[in-house]
Amino acid sequence: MSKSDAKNDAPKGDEGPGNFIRDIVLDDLQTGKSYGRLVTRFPPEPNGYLHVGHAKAICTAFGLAQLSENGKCNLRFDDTNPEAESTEFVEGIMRDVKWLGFDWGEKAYFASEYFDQLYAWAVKLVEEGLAYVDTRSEGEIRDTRGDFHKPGVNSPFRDRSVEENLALLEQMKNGELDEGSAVLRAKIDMASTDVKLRDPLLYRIKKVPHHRTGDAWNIYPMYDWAHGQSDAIEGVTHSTCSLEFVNHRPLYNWFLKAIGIEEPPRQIEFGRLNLNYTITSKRKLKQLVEDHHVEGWDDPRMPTIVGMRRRGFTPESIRRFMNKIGVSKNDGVVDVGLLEHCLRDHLNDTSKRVMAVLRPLKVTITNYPEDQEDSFDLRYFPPRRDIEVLDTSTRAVPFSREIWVERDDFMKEAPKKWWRLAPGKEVRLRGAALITVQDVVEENGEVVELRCTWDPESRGGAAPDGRKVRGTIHWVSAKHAVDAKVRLYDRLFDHENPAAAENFLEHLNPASLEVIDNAKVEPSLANASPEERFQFQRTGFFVCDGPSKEAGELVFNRTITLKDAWAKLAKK
RNA sequence: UCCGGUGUCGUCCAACGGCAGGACAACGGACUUUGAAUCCGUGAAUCAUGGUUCGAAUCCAUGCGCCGGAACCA
Repeated sequence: MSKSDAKNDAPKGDEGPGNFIRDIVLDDLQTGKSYGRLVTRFPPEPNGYLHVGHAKAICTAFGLAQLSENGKCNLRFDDTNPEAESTEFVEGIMRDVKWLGFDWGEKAYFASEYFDQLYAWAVKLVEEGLAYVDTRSEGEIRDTRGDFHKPGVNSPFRDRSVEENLALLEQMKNGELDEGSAVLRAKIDMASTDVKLRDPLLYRIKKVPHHRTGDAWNIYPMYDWAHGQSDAIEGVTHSTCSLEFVNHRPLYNWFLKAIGIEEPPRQIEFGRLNLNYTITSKRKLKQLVEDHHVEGWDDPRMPTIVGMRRRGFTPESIRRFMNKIGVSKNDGVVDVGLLEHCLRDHLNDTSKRVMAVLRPLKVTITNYPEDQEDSFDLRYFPPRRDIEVLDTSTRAVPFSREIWVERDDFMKEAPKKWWRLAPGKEVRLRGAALITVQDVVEENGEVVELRCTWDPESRGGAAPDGRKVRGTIHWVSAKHAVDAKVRLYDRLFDHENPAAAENFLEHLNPASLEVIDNAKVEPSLANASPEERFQFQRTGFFVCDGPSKEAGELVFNRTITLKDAWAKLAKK
């Protein structure tokens, strides 16, 4: 885990897609507009789990910091609302950011560490007549804010004396006032066309313990009052956030100016990540978990970082994806197919090839002696023309008279262009032998066994006379097979834009999970380690489920299928 | 209806007054002991209307569409 993890995963080949913030930063660096340093930050609120949308924010902020030799990106928890926040989430977020491959240096920052400074600045604003305590109810304040067409009305307390304001603020802080009875507001302009500038709130009373400051505070700063100042305290130069904060920028700048920050950070907004077939609303994700539509935050179907991790995603593939989609101010929807492409691409480069039969069908090789066994040393990685240094490691795969093959690889009546098992057809058992189907054994109309003969001259799978055998299938020796449970995952939603529906739950994909209890996998897989990734040849990429393995159970989660040209052909 | 943001292949991102290009997806072919990967190829877009200009995706004007904004949330 280090900075270098995330350094060399820019898209292969060309310069990659656009990133307007990178252009701004590069320009600022050259023209000296960033005060001779480069500091960014990722500022999550510790009130939930990180998801793929946050991954874009993380890659963006940490990626920008890498633009300069001395650049750095802080991890700062925006913990200004103790009600929903907890150290559990702090730890989870740290684990996720680290897993994604980013390093935030010696320490993580917390907005709560700046509460004293923030308070001192608030006192200063009051003293300068730029803030006042409003002692009306939440409803009254809201009702006098006006709307998009009507200006707001000044609070009757707007012109309290400095002394009175100071005294009231002190009382708020000391817990002498009830929740909801008073707030501190900036004195800006109740008639502004920008509603955000109509005397925004700085502090509200909340007599709630904070997960880091305990009972020290009875008032907590609002987002706008805390964020820019936290950036300033940390010397942040470029403060990136999503488009919904564009409206906050004037306020962000107003506060920094009001308290006299000399090297103010610059807020830059970009379009957040939207993915089709995916939900990234914290509220909805929470609902999925709480209503048990999934098995938890780390359910492999969840777009959370922990979920993706358990699904078998690699951090590299996620970073490459973020590098490919670019950064702009368009509020677009990226095709989840691109994410899947990046996943397959990286897994293809890094996963060991092994054999596993998901839906076993027995094959007996009638002319193979009962007491005989063979063992083939098969490579973990296929030869590739496009890779110079190839891993040539192998493992032994046992072979015997009875083997398991994939039920889907046999058809009683073969359609055109079917190259797999069918009565009378010859296929190759990958790395082992050529076999021909002689008899099909059925029980109650169900095929239960294939009786085949093999060509003893074809050991290893090569055709002795050079005859063309088009079909190659995977297999596992029955005698040596290891039982495993396999979970086949698919997209959680079967609708492009589940969030648009009246009720997004209607679009849950009923086939998002299929559990196979009796898969037959090759013996080498018994030693798979937690989170180890494989390609089950011809079926897809799988990951050894960590929690199950640690509990002594062998379970593989399907990360993603292989592309399937036959399925496409068959549809026509 | 007010303020702000944004409109380029199906999707994402380029082109910054000078031949609209890349990636994913799609389609066709080659190769193949994974119907994978790899390789080659094809189709596919400037929101609309007017203006400026030798020349406009780019500049100007008007219109239209989409997104965000009136939390004691972030």
